[in-house]
Amino acid sequence: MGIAERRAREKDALRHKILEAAVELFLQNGFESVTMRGIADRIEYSASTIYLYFKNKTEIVNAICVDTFETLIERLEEIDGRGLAPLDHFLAGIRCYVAFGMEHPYQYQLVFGGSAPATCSDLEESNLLGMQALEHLGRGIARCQAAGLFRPGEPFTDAVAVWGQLHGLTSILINDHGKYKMPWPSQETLIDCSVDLIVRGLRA
Amino acid sequence: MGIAERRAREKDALRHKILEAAVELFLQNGFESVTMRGIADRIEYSASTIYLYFKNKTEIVNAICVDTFETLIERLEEIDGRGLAPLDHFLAGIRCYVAFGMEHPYQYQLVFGGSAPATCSDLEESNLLGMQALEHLGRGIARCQAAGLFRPGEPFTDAVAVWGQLHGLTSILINDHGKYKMPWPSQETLIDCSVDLIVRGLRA
Amino acid sequence: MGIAERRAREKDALRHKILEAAVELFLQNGFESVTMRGIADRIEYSASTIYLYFKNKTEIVNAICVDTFETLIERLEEIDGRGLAPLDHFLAGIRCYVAFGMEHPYQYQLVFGGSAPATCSDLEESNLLGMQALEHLGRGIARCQAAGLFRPGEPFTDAVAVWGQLHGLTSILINDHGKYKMPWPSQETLIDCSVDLIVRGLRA
Amino acid sequence: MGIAERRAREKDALRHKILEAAVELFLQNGFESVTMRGIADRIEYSASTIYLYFKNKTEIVNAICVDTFETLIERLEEIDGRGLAPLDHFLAGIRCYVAFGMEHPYQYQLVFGGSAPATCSDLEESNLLGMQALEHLGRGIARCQAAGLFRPGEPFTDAVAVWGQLHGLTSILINDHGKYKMPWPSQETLIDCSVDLIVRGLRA
DNA sequence: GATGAATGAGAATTCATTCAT
DNA sequence: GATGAATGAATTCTCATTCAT
Repeated sequence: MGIAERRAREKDALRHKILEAAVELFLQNGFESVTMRGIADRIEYSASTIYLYFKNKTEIVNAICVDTFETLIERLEEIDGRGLAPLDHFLAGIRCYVAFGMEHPYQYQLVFGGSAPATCSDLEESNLLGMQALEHLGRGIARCQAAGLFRPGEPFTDAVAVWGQLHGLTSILINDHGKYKMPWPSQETLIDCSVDLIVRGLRA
Repeated sequence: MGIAERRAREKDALRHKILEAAVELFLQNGFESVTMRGIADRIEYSASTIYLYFKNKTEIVNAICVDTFETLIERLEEIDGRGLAPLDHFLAGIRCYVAFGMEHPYQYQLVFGGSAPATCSDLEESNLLGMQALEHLGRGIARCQAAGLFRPGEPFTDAVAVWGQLHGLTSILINDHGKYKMPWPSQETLIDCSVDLIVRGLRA
Repeated sequence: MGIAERRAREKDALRHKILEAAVELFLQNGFESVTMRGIADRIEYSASTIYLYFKNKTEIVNAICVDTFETLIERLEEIDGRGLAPLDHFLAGIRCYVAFGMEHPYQYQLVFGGSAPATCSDLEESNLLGMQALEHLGRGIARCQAAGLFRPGEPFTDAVAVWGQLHGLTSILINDHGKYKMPWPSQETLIDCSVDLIVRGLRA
Repeated sequence: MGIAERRAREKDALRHKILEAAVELFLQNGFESVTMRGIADRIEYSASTIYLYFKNKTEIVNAICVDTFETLIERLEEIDGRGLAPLDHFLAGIRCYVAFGMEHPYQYQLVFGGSAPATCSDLEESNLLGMQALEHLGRGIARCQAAGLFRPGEPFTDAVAVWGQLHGLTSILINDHGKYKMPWPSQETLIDCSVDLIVRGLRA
């Protein structure tokens, strides 16, 4: 039993190493550089070994996204459980979303940035998870509307619009356009300013 | 001279045909399907011919982006020339930006969406053009602030934040997440709602 | 002893299961689909287990053929034991041969059809068994000659010629060229006609 | 013009070299050893070059068979043109068929021997050509029947039966079972004996 | 006795790019 | 100026086989 357990743990560990390696490759050189051999080299296993853990390159990409988005959903649910007041709850949610995007830029772009090539687009499952996050946003807005804090309106439309704003912000933060030698605002300044604009926009 | 001129014109024409073909391939099947052979087939020239006009695949990608963003700058300058009132001028600018993104989704994503592979990322030049658009936005905001229409603040930071919002909106519109069986707002509804949120957010 | 015997029986049983699984794979999808993994899956053992019973893929292929051809020899000997008149004995033999080919088309082709790849061609042993069948044929012809039923001649040469005729017939039956939209004769018609031609050809 | 012609000739020459190399590989080591790289090595070109001449491995296999069977048809038609008497015509045809099989054993087995794996079986076209040869045989038999030389009967059924006999003979000759240390008849003896048996079988 | 994990060799195929003509 | 021919490097994926447990 101990043996079986250890084996299962080891197997899981390698699975994770593969996914991590894939993510790192993406971050370093973009999607194209995520090759089976590249991953294999990085984890110092043979390329064939990867096929014992994932049927496909597609399956790897998919697993990365699903794994990650499940984390996002969990975090948002954790926020739900804190019993916050409507506005605080809304704010916590959007900050969580942005933070998540910054922590997982590869997965984020893969699912929402449209950078996944057609051949690897079994992304429906992870996209659905992303949609759950969006619904979470909608519920938060509805609560604030009910509390008279936000202007009335169709909450889902607002949610999509706000999601767009967050998405844009996240993209900017990820791509760090500061590298283009502009007097770029710091990440914190930018986040604070954006969140402020979003809330002011929605306010009653 | 007449001959030389005609030659130069012809040369330029083919250059443009190459770029157009590449863009069409982008639009049809995503970045991966843009191959030298594919472009060549489309314009009914040989693949080698393309190398007489562009040193690299990278150079083609670059040229596409630069060409397109020059168009954006031109349009924004055309708006400048209309002599609009500050708020109208600002609104015209952001709507122009979003429309541009929707018209040129691939160039847009290539430059701003982070979907350009490492091998094709001499994108600095086009990125700088994108920054010009951003500065244009900053000037528009500053004018509205000066007119007392927008809340005071560092206009460039606001510009970046708004740019993010526009960027997110554009990405959503481009990727058309409506396909995921949600009661998705129409493009018009979403644009109107987003523009409204942006202006309310900035308002004095 | 009882235990050892049971073990031996079990070991033999698995050996047979492996061979059967391999044959079934042959029959389903042709030679290429016979992979160690495929066999393993079919018998619900691990691939490594097969190596406890056979050194090689080659050995499996070989064993299949030897096993099968031993069956052919047995059947021919059974016919010998029936005490038939010379001509009936000859006829029973050739019909048995054709029936055998149709029952075991892949083993047949593997050994006689030249479809065995170089890597799996330790087929000498099974080929020798095939030769035994041929000798059987020669003896049958000799008997008919001795009885004045067949024209005189070197019986072994005749045997090879007849064997060729049977082989061709069998190949046609196996490959079922009827699929090529011709008004193809039925299997029975074809067999009867061929046997008739063979006997008429040999007749005194 | 001279240049274009020479180029065309050179192109054709390489195409033929590719096909020849493929045939030689088959003959040496069986179908499995016919790999793109194997062919490439043999002709001392790069593997990619082959793809300039053939889209697929399948296309190569197909081309080999079609090319060869066209030759068979041509030869049979040449025999038709000789104005031979019915029996001589029939005999010339079957000897031509056997000779052809011996000259092109690879193609022969590929099309009629069932040794082509499922993945390379766009062989319909060449099979149809094979069927033309069969029809030729049928017409020859019908002529001999009409001349009262052969026993009456459905000529196409006889043709298939005879084709089977020829096919078996050819296979034996190709595979040269003499290697199995038997007192094997010489090729000539075997052919003569078989042709004799065939004719005696059909005779009125 | 049985097996899961791992691998190396090798398969087909694609593509950007070069160069002689 | 244009191109056909050629290629090397890379990619995904499969499979027989080994070995520690």
